[in-house]
Amino acid sequence: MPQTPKTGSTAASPTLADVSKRAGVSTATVSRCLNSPAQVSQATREKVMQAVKELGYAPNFGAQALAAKRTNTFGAIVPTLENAIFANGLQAFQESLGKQGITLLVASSSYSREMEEEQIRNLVARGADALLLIGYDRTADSYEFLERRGIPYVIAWAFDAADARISVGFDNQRAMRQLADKVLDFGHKNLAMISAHRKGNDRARLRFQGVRDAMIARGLEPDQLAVVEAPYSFTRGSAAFADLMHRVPRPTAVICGNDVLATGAVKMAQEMGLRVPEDVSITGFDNIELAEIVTPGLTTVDVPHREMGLRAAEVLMQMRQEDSEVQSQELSTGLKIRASLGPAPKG
Amino acid sequence: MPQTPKTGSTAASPTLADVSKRAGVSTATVSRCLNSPAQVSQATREKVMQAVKELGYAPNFGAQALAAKRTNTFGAIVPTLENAIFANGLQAFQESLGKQGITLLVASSSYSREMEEEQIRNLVARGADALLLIGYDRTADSYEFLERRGIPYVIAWAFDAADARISVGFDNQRAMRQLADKVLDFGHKNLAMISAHRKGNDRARLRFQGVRDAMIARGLEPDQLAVVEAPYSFTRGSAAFADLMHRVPRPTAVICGNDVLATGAVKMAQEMGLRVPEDVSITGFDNIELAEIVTPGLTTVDVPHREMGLRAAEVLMQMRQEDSEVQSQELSTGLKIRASLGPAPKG
DNA sequence: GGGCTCAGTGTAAGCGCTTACATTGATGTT
DNA sequence: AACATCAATGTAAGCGCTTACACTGAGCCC
Repeated sequence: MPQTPKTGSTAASPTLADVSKRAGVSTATVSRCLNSPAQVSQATREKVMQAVKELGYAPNFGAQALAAKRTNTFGAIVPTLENAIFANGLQAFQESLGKQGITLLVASSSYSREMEEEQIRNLVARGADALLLIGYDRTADSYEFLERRGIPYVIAWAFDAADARISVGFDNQRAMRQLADKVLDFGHKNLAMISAHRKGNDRARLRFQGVRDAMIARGLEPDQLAVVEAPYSFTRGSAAFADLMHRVPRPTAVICGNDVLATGAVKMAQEMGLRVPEDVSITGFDNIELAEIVTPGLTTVDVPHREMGLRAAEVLMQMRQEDSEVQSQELSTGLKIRASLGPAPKG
Repeated sequence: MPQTPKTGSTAASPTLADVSKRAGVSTATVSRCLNSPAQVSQATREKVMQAVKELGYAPNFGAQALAAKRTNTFGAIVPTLENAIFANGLQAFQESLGKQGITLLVASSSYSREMEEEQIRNLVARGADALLLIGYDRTADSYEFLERRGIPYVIAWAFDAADARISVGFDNQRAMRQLADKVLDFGHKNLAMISAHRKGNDRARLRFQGVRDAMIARGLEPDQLAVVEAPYSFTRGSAAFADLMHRVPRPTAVICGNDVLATGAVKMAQEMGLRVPEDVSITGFDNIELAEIVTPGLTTVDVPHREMGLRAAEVLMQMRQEDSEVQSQELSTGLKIRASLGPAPKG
């Protein structure tokens, strides 16, 4: 494509060669100046830096990656960026990487396995040295691709001791089981659940299972759990809640797959003239800021988002370093009891 | 770095050459297969695609960008990703680009001009063909860098008819002026404002000025406006509100720079035992989902986030196409009146 | 049948960078 | 004074891809 003649330093982007010419040194020296300044004499370094400044030089990332075969870039693919579920964890992840001079590229899969696979390829093509992924469920091709490429990855927001893949997360089933136990402690018998789509989402499946576990332990028939699946959005949470409230018998407690759904449910309850928790209890999952903002405050599962992000960063950096024996890490969750959960109404 | 001997297709990443070898054609043909399939015969195409599949080949983005001198990647740098202020606009922006086969890279500047400058360089180095930026305030170096590189960029979330730079946004000052007028209509005399830091943030400065404009028009002394600056966060909004409520005379209406601050303020009001709006009115800016979720609902400025994102994408693609005369676009804002604004208390 | 066109393919020159290896000239050692 | 040493720099070979240009041969026209 030589139709645009080399116009030297007046051209769009100055290159290493432009800098080296201006500074009167070789391109190698300029490169060393930028990457390992210690190898270059004080005097030369100053000349070069001067030229860099004058030209407004910035290295071409693609070329750099191509030549050096590493990018100091990690990638993260989360199901959604629209709500705060992953925001805090990602933030911590990024901060931690930033300290090590690593840039984070974030992509979203919209809860689609195909799109996630595409994004994985995309980030890897862009040079991601390592990846953060959410949950275990993804296409076999995705895993195969990563293995073949030898790209280190860590699975977050989920933990399965039986799985060999490295993860930093928590046991979704047990966490939800604890919450459901608490709900049952309040005397509720008619439970309902608003879940994310369980197909292709292991966290959603496990949380659902956690509720069933709790019911079974109390001698309740788990198939009586009324379930509506809804994408994780405020409005869909509202719609699902309305649906559930028309069931007979009407549930007295609605367990939601996350705080966003639960918030939608709370709002709909208000619109329907139902008091929370006097008429119906509602719980969430994640304990994001929203859970505190909504009125009444949401009883929810407290997930250590920041710690998860931090640990994931550590693990990934270790994995990249050497073939040191990296271990999966299980984090524990807690319960955050707020006003949205109350005793089952009499009758 | 030839210490790792070429191991052929067993190696980490198959290259174009590996594919071409396997398919028995030249690398040029493979490249054409992938980028302009029409130029290649049916039979060859099938052979090549087969090889691509078998090898799990994925092109190296850096090399591609280097050779083709374009990336089909746009960049966006927003002040924050932690709350939903920019999420919807960005989402629309991304969707629109996606339809044209353009990938979006998003970075956050944490409301710091220096960091924004760094991110601009970062995204450009990564090959961004065009950039979306928020507001006008940035370092001279940032603008100079972009001009020198000839990178098209559009400024969103702000609009200044007097500025030659292309923007797609709204008049922050006028929008806030309208809201403040409405507040004054309710009989409030003692106004307070929780603003973002105005230094380095033109939107914040203009919104502040908008409130003053409204006061001046009613013959109020604008310097009596009590102002607290706070980063855009829920908790900082709460703290700022508490501060303001201890001023004498106590403000009867608190105008917040955005919905996140306003939500924090509402929560603090509840904690302090103040009724909203009976004891104190609170307003927001942006009309994000949060404004509807909080109780009472937030009276706020309705910003056409999605349209802004869509239009910005259009404009940027036009700018990239040719030197067609692209025009800045001013969008209009509205007012969303909800329960958080009420008449000034008597006395 | 000679000459033309043109679709399909190959050849090879970079794109901007890093880095192994070669070269240079001080400096120190004996 | 001869030589080893070493810090500082230069030379040049790629990294994986795109694409201008060259080439080939099948199909067509007169």
